[in-house]
Amino acid sequence: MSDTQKLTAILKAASDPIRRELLTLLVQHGPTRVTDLARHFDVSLNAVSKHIKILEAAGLVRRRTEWREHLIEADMDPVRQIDRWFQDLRSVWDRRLDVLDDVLKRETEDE
Amino acid sequence: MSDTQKLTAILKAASDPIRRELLTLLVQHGPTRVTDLARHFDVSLNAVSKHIKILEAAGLVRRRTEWREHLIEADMDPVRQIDRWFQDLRSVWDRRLDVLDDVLKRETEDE
DNA sequence: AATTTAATCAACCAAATGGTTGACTAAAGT
DNA sequence: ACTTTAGTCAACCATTTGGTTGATTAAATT
Repeated sequence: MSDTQKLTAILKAASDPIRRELLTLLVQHGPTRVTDLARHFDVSLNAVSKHIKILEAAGLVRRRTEWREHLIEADMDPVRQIDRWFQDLRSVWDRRLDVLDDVLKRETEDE
Repeated sequence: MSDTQKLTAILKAASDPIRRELLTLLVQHGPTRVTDLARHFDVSLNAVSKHIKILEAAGLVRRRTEWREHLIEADMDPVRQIDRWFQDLRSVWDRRLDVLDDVLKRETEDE
């Protein structure tokens, strides 16, 4: 999977309120069973199970299966990739503002 | 619109590769016309126009309309909101790791 | 005067998304 | 032995998404 695809998967996974809440619960309480996670939402267990699979596919969450109990835990590593993308974007943006500053300064000096 | 809804809109907007590429083009080249943006993609002008409206609704882009020419420019402010959410998440995560460290240290001391 | 250009709007379409219920497997509790 | 518990899988459904084409408005070019 390309970096672009990975980033797309991460951002899409993070763009759903329930999935963000799941991540918050996981970083707060550590590894948690699917059923215990589902308790916090008013959708079915099945729906939560699906959300978790999406988070898992994006790498935001890992699963430790002990027989019928699945312990889910957050993985913050992919978040760094998001950070990097937005930081890059902003740094290009800032550089452009600097260039604009230079242009304006030079124009002022020319007067 | 609630903060959660805003964040959802921003992340959803950023989760599409074409829209991310549009943002990159805009921070690199500054305000650009819709047609000139569309040139970079192999989808129709209409499709690009729709993408821009989604970015606009999320506040990631602003529009200056001069008669029939629409100048689109990036707005980096909402990006800060994304950053903040992920940073918060990670800081909670890091704090939990610290607590875990403490627990382990105390257990070691008890031996 | 005729045509090209810039962009949106509207209608339509296929695929993806987020939800549901019901069936299933196998462990654990009574 | 029976029932509850944990979780997934499969099928289904409504809505959203991302794309298309065609029509429209009014400016700019020839």
